[in-house]
Amino acid sequence: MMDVFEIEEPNETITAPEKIEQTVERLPFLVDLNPEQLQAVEHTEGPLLVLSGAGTGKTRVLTTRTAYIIEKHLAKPYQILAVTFTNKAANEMKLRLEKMIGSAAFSVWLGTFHAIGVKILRKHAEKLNLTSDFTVLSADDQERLIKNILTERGIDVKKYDPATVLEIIQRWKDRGLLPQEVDFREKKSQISGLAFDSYQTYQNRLHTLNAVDFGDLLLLPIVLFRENPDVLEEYQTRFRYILVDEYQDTNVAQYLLLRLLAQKWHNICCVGDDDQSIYSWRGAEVGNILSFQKFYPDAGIIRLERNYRSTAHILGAASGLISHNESRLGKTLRPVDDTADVGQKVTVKGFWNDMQEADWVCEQIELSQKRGISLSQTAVLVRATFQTRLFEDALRKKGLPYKIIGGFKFYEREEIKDAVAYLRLILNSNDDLAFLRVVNKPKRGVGAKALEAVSETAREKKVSLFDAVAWAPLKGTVRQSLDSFIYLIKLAQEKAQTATLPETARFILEESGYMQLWQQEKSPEADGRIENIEELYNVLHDYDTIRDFIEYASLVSDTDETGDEDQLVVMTLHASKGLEFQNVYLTGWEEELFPHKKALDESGTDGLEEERRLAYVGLTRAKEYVAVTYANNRRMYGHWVNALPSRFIEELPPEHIVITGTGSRAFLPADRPNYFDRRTRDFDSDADEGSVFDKGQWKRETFQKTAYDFYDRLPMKVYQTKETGSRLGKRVRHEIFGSGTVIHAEGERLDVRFDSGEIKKIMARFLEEI
DNA sequence: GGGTTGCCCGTTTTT
DNA sequence: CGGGCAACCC
Repeated sequence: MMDVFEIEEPNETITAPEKIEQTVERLPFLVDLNPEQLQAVEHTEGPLLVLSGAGTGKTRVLTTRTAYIIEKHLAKPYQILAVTFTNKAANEMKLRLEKMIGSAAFSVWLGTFHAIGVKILRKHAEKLNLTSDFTVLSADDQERLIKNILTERGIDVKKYDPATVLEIIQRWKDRGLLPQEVDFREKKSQISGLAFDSYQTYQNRLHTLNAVDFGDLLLLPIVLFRENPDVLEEYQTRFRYILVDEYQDTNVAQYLLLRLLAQKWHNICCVGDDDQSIYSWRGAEVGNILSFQKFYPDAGIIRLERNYRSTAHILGAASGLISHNESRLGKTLRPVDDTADVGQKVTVKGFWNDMQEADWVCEQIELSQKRGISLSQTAVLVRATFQTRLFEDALRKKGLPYKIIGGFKFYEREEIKDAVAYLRLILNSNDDLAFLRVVNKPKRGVGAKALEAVSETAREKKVSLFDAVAWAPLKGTVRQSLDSFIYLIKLAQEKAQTATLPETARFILEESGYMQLWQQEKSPEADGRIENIEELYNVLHDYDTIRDFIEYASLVSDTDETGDEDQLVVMTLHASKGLEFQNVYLTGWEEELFPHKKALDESGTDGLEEERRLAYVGLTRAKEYVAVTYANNRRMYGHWVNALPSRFIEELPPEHIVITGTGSRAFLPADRPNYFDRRTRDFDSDADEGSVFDKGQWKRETFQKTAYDFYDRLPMKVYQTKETGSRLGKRVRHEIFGSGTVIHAEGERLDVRFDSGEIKKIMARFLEEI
C-alpha cells in the first residue's frame, strides 16, 4: 500500500552526526552479515557502490544499513531516503525494517522513485504551475492524448503509430530532457521527427489538464529543483543518507535526481548488479552503474559475491554464460559453502516441437510435485508472453493449478479503468479524461457529435467538459441523459461525504447502469469483469478517501498477488527478476526467440548482451534445479517456424550441464559460423583503456545528447543564479503561438509579444530560444 | 450513433 | 491464429 509517507516528521533540531557517539553498543542484527555485507553496512560516509550479484543478500544490506544509520544516530529516520523500483520491493523493505527497528521504520522516506517524485511534486506543485491535486495519467490516457495531438495535425495514425511516438518522448524524458532540450538532430526518422514536433504540444496539453505522466514524476522534480535552488536545498539538507536499490535499472532522470539530492552530504549508497540490467529498452542506463566511480570519484566499491541461493552447478552455468558479456564490471558468484553439495547439473533438453516441450515440462512438474516439491516453489519462465498460452493449455490438461503472471494487469483492465474513472470524476468533476472515458459507458446516446458540442462549449467558456454540459447546445435525449449523468455524479459526490469508499463506488456503478452493462453481456469474460469489480470493492476498503486510492491506483499496476494457494507460476523472464524458486524451467531457448531477433536487429551487440543478462537472470532464479528447453519447431502466428537451439546453450559450460534426450548438441549445425565467438566480435578497437563505460557500450552518434553531456551540464545549471533579467529581449519560439520577443520576465514567467502582435504570459520552459 | 466486417500485426513493460 | 481498430454500412 502507499502509506509510505504519511508521517509528518517532528520539527526538531538535528545534532551533527559526528557529535553523537555510539550509544548503541551491540547491534544484534549485524551478526548475521558476512564480512562484505558488514562492510557495506558500516561504510556509511561518502558514496558507495555495492555490486550485489544475484542471491547475495542485497535487500538485507539495504535494510540493515538503514537500521544501522538510525540506531547509531547518524540520522533521524526522516533524514533517510531509500528508493526502490517496485512497490513490492518497497513494501518488503519496510516490513523487514520494521522488524529490526520497530515503528521508526515508517518515518523513513522509503518508496518507489515515482512515489517519491509524486510526493515532492504535490508539495510544490504551484511552482510548476500545477495544482497539488494534479492527476497522474495512466498509460492509455497518455496514448490517447498523443493520438489526439497527431490526429489534429493531420497525421495518419495508422501509418505512424502513436505508441511509438509516445515511446520516443518517454525515452527523452528518461534522459531528463525537456522539449526544448532535445537536439533537433534526433529527428532521425519520420517518426522521431513527429515525436520531436509533438513533445512540446504534449507537455502543454498535460499542463492544461493539470496532469503529469509517469516520466514527469521524475523529470518535473528535476525541473523544480533546477528552478528553485531553495527548494532543492531543503531536500538536500534533509536527506543525509540516500539508499538506492536496483541501481542498474535507473535512467538518466533518476540519476540526476539522486545526484541533486545527494549533492550536500554525498552519502549515497547504490546497490545493483550490472549483470541483471534488463530494462535498457525502457530507458534504463546501465552506464549509471558502470561509471559510478566516474561520477563519484571518491566512491567506495564493495562486491557481494557469496551466493546464498543456488547450487554450485547452477552458479557455474550462470557465471559461465554471463562471462561472454564484454560490458560488465566483473563479478563471480560463489557458493557460500564450498563443502556443500554441488547439486544437480543444469538439464538441457530439446524437443521436436513446442507442444512436446510444454508437455514434458508439465510432466516433470507433476513428477516433482509427487516427490514433495510444492508447486509454489516451481516456475516456468518464457521470453515472450505468447509462449504462456501453450503452458496454460498443458497445465490445464494435467489439472495442475497455475498462475500466469503479467500481461493483464489489474488496473489496466477495462472494467477497472472505467470504475476508477467514475471515482476520479466524483473526486474531481473537472477531470476531463475521466469524463470522456465514462460519459457514454454504459451507452447514453452520447456520440461524437454531442461530445464535440460539449468540448466546443468548454473551450469557449474555459471550463471543464463536465461543467460545459449545462451550457452546451444539446437537445432531446442527449440533453436528458447527459443532465441525469451530471446529476448522478453530483449525487455521488454528496454521498461520498458520508459513505465509505466501497459504498460510494457501488452506488455509482450500480446507479449509472455500469454494472448492468456487464451483467447483460453473455461473453465468458463478463463474469470475470464483475468479479474484478467486486475485487476492487475489496481493495477500496483499505482506503479512506478517493484521493488516497487514486494515488495508489495510479502508481501501482498489479494487485499484490495474494497467492497462498499452492500453484506454480508461468511468467516472462523479465517478471521473474528478484524472485527465487526451487525448480525453474527456462523454455524456448531458440535463436530468434531467445535471444530475440528484434533485440539483435535493433541493438546489435548491446542487444545480444542484454538478452544474455536475461538468460543469466533466469538461471539465477533457481535454488536447486534448472531445466533449459528448446523446440525445433514452433507454431507462431498460425504457421510453423523452425528454429535452431539458442547460442546461449552453447555458452553454458559443459561441466555444469547435462544434455538429455533428443536435445543433443548435434542439433546445432556444425557449419554454423561462430558468430557469437566474442573474440571475433566487432568492437570499438580504440577503447582498450579506460573504464568499462568507454568501451563499445556507448557507441552512439556523436550528436546525440548522451547521458554524459547532461550530467556535466547539470550542476552548473542548478547553481546558476536565476537569470531573470537576462531573458529580456530574447527571441523565442512557442509550439503554438510561433515566434516572439520576451518583453517582461518574472522568474520563469515571461511575457512574450508574439509576432502576431499578441502578448501572452508563458512559462519559460514552453519556449525555445531562437 | 452503433454494430459489423475486414485488415493489420504480432518482445520484454518495475511506475 | 486471434485481438484490436478503423472504415463501412444500417
